[in-house]
Amino acid sequence: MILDKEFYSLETTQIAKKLLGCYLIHESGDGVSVGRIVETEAYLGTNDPASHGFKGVTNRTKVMFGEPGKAYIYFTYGMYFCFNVTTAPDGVGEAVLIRALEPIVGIELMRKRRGKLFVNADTPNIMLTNGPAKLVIAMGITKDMYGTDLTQPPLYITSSDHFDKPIAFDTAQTTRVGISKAVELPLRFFIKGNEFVSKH
DNA sequence: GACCAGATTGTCT
DNA sequence: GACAATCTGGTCA
Repeated sequence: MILDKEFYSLETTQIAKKLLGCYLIHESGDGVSVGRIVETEAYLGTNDPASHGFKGVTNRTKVMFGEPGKAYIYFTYGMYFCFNVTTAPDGVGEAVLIRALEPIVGIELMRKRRGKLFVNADTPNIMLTNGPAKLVIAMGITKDMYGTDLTQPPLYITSSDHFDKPIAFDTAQTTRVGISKAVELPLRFFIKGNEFVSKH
């Protein structure tokens, strides 16, 4: 089942938590790729200076302030993109960063997209999607998808029972990674013990 | 294994 | 003009 408007209207930290175990699916011209979400971070509107939405609407963050359930893709460090799901109603700028996936379908396609490093067959699949910029490349997500509706193909997220019975797991909650402000807020969620989580 | 520098450019002040 | 929700490849041990 594709996650719908109702799901994305939950509170942002709840969405971050509930996205664990769900599937991110991209049906591209190259083929279908699917990853199970194993790590997320919530970015809030107010009281969270680490969030891009904290300072209000800009050209870059405007999609965060629109309808929930859209793709917020941003460019960073001069060469990478990260993928977020927008949350919160119109006028409130919040989102959930997808930090890591477990590759499920289209692994060869993902290896091809990741390029040079994976030409070597010895490079393990564990490095394919265990970080926010890595999964964007592996899934074939591009900046053109900024603002895309995530409740329908080609890019969408399904519930954890979409393919089979949901896997059982414990959720861990820690502080977020790679930020310099509001470092103490415990808004990072991941599947405890999952080897595709970015940092242990 | 731990630590560190370099890459490279959009965005905001 | 400073900085960034990162990754990779190097050095040193």
